[in-house]
Amino acid sequence: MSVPLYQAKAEFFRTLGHPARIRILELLSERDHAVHELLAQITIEPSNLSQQLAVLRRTSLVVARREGGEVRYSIAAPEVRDLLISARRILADLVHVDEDPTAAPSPKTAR
Amino acid sequence: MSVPLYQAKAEFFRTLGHPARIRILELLSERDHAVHELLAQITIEPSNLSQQLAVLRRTSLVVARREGGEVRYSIAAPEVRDLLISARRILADLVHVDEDPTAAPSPKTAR
DNA sequence: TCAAGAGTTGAAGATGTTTGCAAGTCATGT
DNA sequence: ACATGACTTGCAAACATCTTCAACTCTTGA
Repeated sequence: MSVPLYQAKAEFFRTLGHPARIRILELLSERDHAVHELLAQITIEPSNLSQQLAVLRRTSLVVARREGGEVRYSIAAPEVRDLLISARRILADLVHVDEDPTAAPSPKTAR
Repeated sequence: MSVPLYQAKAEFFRTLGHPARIRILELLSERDHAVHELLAQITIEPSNLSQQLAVLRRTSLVVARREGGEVRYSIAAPEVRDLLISARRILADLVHVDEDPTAAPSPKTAR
């Protein structure tokens, strides 16, 4: 009764689909961080950060360990780093042209 | 460019975070498809498929062109293929061991 | 011109996700 | 034992996404 592969993939990508979670993963892909260190880099409430860390933990993208008074997080699978790099490449390519004044007058389909 | 990079990344991943969209991208990464061909492969209402295609179009992951009576879609950036492959690798690794202790270990996921 | 097939769009209810507050746990220092 | 700093959790309001229906556009064939 395993989930179809394409659905597992979708879930996986959805997990990456949050600015704070992306930042966390990028910081962690440089080196391990304690929560208060992440907090110093990311503008977010502590409880919110904790929720996002919980999401990443649940999906096994990161692992946490208590070290004395603090909790340190690390990337669980090194491949995640590759994926973030892949994404960077695609984005550089797909450069979101936010606004093109010469573009045809299409209705504003803001998301 | 007005959007922080990590936010653009999050948006990008969120776009991939839907089962139908993943299937569309996988089918398109094999070859171009007309909408009715996609419809034959994916179990989804025509209008829903159209909505998902619109999402992929908006984010420039696919492009559409009318060809007589049908509309054909193709992958916009070839790198998307690489990304899907990266994801496949990670998933094979991270085999989601949700919280089902009775689950079979390392099931083979068909697609 | 009309009918039919192929797609798209708008709208709205159902579903999910995000955020921040209040309250709680844990470990260390006094 | 108590206070404090470092985190986590439960929860509800705010917000976003998904799905479907009905209505609409385009193109081809009769």
